Amino acid sequence: MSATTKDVARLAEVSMATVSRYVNGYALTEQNRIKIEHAIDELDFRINPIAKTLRTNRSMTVAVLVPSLANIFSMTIIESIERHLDAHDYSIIVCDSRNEVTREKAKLEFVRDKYVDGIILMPTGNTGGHVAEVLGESIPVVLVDRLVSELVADAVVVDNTSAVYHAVEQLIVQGHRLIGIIAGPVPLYTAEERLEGYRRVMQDYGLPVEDDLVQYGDYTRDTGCSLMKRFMLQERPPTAVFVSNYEMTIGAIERLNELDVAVPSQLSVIGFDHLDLSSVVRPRLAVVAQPREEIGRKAAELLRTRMNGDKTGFPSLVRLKTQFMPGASITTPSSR
Amino acid sequence: MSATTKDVARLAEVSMATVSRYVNGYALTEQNRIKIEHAIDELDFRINPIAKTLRTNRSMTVAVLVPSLANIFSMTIIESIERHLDAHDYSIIVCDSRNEVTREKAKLEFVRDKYVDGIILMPTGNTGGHVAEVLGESIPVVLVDRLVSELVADAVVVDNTSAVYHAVEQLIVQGHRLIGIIAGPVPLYTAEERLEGYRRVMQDYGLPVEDDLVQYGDYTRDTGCSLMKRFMLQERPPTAVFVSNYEMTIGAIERLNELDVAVPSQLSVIGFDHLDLSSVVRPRLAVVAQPREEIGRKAAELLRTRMNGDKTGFPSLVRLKTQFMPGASITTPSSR
DNA sequence: TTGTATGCGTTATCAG
DNA sequence: CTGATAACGCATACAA
Repeated sequence: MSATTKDVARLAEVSMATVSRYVNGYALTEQNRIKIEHAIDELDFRINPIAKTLRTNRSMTVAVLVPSLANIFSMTIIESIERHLDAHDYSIIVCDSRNEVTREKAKLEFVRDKYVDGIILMPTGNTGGHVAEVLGESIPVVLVDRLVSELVADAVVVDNTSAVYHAVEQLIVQGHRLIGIIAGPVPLYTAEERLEGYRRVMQDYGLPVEDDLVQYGDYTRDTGCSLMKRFMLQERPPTAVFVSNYEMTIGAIERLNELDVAVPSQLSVIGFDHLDLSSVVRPRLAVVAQPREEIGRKAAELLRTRMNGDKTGFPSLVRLKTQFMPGASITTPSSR
Repeated sequence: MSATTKDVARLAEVSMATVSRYVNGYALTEQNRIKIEHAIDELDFRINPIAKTLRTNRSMTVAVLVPSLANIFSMTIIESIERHLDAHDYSIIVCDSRNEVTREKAKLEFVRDKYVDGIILMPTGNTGGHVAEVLGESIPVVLVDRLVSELVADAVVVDNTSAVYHAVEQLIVQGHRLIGIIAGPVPLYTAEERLEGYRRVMQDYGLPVEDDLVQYGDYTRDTGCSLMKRFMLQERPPTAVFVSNYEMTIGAIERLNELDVAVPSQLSVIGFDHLDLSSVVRPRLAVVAQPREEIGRKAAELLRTRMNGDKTGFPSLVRLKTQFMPGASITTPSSR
């Protein structure tokens, strides 16, 4: 089909080894260089990456493994990773673990067998024993978004706790005392951290956290929907609610619309992550915004240093700052 | 590092060829089968896909190439493709052409050199000469979302024209006569088809399409924003607007919120594609919904038949039906 | 600097 | 049904 090293060698009247050296940037005589360049041009020769990988155990590709593809948070990060790595001649292969640890493990085996040079993993569970089990020490891994137990690895996460602390604090200083949270599926890392931020700020301001005020969802739109409804049906509903991820924010807003709850006069709301959304919702939704591009970039950079053999400061934990984006979905609580 | 066929052969006291036959499902004596199974288990042997690919020219992977990753439309389709293909033991490698034909071509070369068995391509431009140029007849390609000139290939698209026809028809029967459209970047395939639907229904109902009523955007949020503003600033603004893709719909809504335009009393609006959005916007936005899962599934199925060597009906064009989702963003025009 | 020869892990061919 | 061996395309140790 396509021309091989041997073909080029024959046409250029040199050995395969010389062609290989040319391709890999070693020095050779002007004369040979020219002959080889001509032959390569003539035959439209391109190196066969599969053969090269088999021989060298390197593939110049990295795998990105996420719990779900159809998710704007994952995808923005993936795009950012791709952009950065592409600039350094790495290609990426994207995998979806569909929120199943079993599948995550299978995908890890798959990419390991494909000789990927590195892996960026957004873990699906809160444990990571299987990662080391599959990979050993052979392939560098960088975690994004969440940390997991039973695995020491480099990671890039955000300041979930303080993000939520400051967001909820906005509500408190406006005078809210009954502040609800639609929390995530504890003990998931981000869920736990975000809930912790809520608990801390409530405690610091001397506000009691009754059980009613903490509703546990599973980061899906459906639970955002149903839990917001549950809040509104309480005999004494909160005057403000913080929702701790994007999908649940969508569900919560949807339900508020259906129930004709007036935001913010009847209920103040803060959502999580995703700016598109906040400008489309009326009134503009206040949200905690995550630095998605930066997460991807930092993860890619960190992985690249590891792939270059630089183990400085391992395991390094990069914690990025979120940003609170004010909106008209917050006001002082209505006097009751 | 990891055990090879040779290791298994040695431990099982058979030849490498026999091990290979076992792995590939050929018949062999019960005795050998058992010995090999034991050895494989003992050594934790897994086939090396790279070596296998080099030898067989097949990789059991397909490439999915899209103009942009961070885009919920692309991603849902990709997820659907992955799901379907994964069930048939194919893996997918996802690539991003970043809306550049040059990059699209480079990525095609990349995956071709990786011996992918098939490609699902959402083209970035409206021409596809480079595709055949890169791939020749060697690798089956299925187009999704758009058709391109200079390339005969299987494709899965939606009924853009009739989708828009019926959507705009809803506005007409409600009594609107001044109906604007925020169109896409003609001559892009979907942009052209959608605009055509608008033109036809206007014509069929005897409504004049003045230049003012057709604004051309480039499928980005920004143009949705600015073009909606332009509509509202016209001395005689339309009483209804159809927006022809998701990103521009976001921008349009955003601007309407800023301008405090009352929907639907002051302006009726129909958006495109994306159900999350419609339920979050208030009042609920009427939209044209695309069958994203089905697009992915059909594309995967079609590609699979081609990869199995079945060329029946080539090139086959699958055209899927969109669905009009009613919403409260439409009403009769205010009398003026 | 260059060429020769070997091996990466697999499958295919061809005798047996 | 099984075994020995060549070949896929490339990189590298070694000798020249």
